[in-house]
Amino acid sequence: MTIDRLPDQREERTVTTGTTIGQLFAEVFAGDRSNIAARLRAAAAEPILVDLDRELADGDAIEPVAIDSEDGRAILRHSTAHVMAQAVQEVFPEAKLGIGPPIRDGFYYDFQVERPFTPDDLKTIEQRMQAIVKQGQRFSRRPVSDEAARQELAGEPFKLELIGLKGSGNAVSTDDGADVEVGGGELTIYDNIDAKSGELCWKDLCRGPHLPTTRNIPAFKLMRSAAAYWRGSEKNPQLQRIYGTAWESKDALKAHLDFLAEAEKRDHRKLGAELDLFSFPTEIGSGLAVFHPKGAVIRNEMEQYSRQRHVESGYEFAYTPHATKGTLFELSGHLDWYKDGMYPPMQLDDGVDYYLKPMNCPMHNLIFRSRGRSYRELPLRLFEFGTVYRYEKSGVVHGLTRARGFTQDDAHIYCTREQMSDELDSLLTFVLDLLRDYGLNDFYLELSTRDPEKSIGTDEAWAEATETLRKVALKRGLDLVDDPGGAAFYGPKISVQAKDAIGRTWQMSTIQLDFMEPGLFDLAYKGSDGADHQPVMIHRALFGSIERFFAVLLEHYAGAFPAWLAPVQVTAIPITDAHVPYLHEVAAKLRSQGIRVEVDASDDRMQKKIRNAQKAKVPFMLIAGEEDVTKGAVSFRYRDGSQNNGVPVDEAVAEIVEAVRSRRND
RNA sequence: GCCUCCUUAGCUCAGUCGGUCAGAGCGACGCACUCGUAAUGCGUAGGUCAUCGGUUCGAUUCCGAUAGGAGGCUCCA
Repeated sequence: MTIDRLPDQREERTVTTGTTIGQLFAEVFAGDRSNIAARLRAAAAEPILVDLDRELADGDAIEPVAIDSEDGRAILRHSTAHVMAQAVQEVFPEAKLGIGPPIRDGFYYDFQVERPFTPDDLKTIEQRMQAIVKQGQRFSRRPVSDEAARQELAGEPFKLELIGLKGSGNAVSTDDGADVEVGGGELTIYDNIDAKSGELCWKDLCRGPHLPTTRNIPAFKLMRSAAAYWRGSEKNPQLQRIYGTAWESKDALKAHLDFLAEAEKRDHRKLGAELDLFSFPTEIGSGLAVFHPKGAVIRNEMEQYSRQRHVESGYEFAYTPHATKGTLFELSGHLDWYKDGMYPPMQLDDGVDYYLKPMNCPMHNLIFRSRGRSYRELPLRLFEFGTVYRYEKSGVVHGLTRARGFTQDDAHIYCTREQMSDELDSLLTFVLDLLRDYGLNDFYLELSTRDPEKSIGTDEAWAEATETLRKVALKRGLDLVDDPGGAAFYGPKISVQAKDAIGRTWQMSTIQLDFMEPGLFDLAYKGSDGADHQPVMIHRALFGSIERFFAVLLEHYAGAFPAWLAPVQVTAIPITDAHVPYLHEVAAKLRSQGIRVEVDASDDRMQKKIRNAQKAKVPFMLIAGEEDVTKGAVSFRYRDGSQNNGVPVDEAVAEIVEAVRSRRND
């Protein structure tokens, strides 16, 4: 006898012993096959996801899990990973199984094979998967003892290792995906059983749950193969990983593939070359960018506006060198903690080590302590576009978002403990407002806390700093996500994550609270009591790095920057050569208002000029022919293709100037 | 750093199973055209096929190393 509750209209039902969840759902949701699993709450236990063929017990409360819900998709993807593994082992019988969890937008499965998979292999595997899906193999759950599992999986060394991990009583770490295979509780094996013959086709150690049958997989695609370390450690052997994606419908799959295509079109590395904004000359070295004039215009506008806002908000500016003696980074602790991430030293002046700076804060600390400080000066806010160099490993360098040399819009705020909360609060407001000014509107916050292995300072100091940040973050009313162990060695941080135009999130600003470095540097200010006190330090980068923020904006706007940032704001296009002088006059008026305008006097036909300006994503085209000249007017073509013809020149100038000055981000 | 793949004209890419195969489009430049909202026509120039080394009678093509790039893994103060 069993009770069943449904989400909106909680409904109690009595069923006969032995009834499965699937049977009950078939009755309740007649005709609706979209529920592929259930969330089950047995008496007083945490709810768990279970298979539909689970038999109901007295007192169970269940809730359907739809295939297009977050949990439903994860189950779908996990089951698809199984189908892939089965296909791989059918095509490559010697392949040994690693793990195969669902991930964001898809799944993967790791295999140990003689040679890496080729794109042709993926096609073969995909075809084999189609056959398995068609065959309608049933996923059947079977609890096993550790010993039985060991015997059954004697030929799968990696699975045996997972059983060992679980059997030894160690909690299996969740970040390597292994818990998908072996959960905290009993071991289970999933058998894949042929729908017609009842024959066992394949099996895998797995905690489940799974779809009822492979037929429930509506749409999937294998994406790519790559190497991955076993259990995520570079000390372990590398396995071959195949990534795939699976969706609740063909349309959903297509939407996802379209999204990936859109993201590729927006790739800042591609747009940067197409729009002539920046490049990475191999002669300079990996991860070191040069900005071309058009990119420099954008960057300069970004910086100028930031400077202006910082001045308005009480910051003072500093400049510091790019290189320093190693002793400074010994004092700051960087050489202890981050030596591997720094460029190796150069030896000067009889063997003194000099380093390129990976961070600006030690330099700012020296400015703070260059003379005695009074409590009256606090909060002291030092700001710098500080260029830093970090030795990123060759495999991780990635366009402007992961470079070896980049410029932080870095500020260090020195204040008293009493000022700390208010300062953080107004700082967060400042940060979010400024990000909005650049056109980002959708945020959430992340709180990165201490990694005991990689940090200095007392528990009390960390606790206070962390709680202070948490309170400030919560006040904001934005979502706050925990990032345990993600902090720098000297203090916890809040990071602002922003969503771009196509819904991707980017880590933008970071705000770190630091009780440690002021001590290392013996920073002090004279209090109103006449005694020395140690200031608190707030580290904060708003763009993160200018290069990276540039890349984010480039992808966010897909290269079509708002008028105030656009490298060329206006392209003037004559109908014939005869109208060029007239447009030069119009251009001069615009230029006198600070507008970046070009007159296209080339040999191309007018249509071609429009095409060129359109491809360069210029916000305003001003076209003039005989009709316009006689009326003292120009004709607009806007970036979206719309027109406004015969606009008097002064009105046109005013319209453009207003659009630029107002920094409208449309 | 590790794994797989890639590198042919400024850009995007064809091509050579080792022997007149170094090609196209765009771009640049020249000439003609003077045109009302996304490509006018014709012509010219550009590459020791990433670099270095090896195999071979002969290498852009095969092998190795190096550099740079892509996708992952690890890392990301």
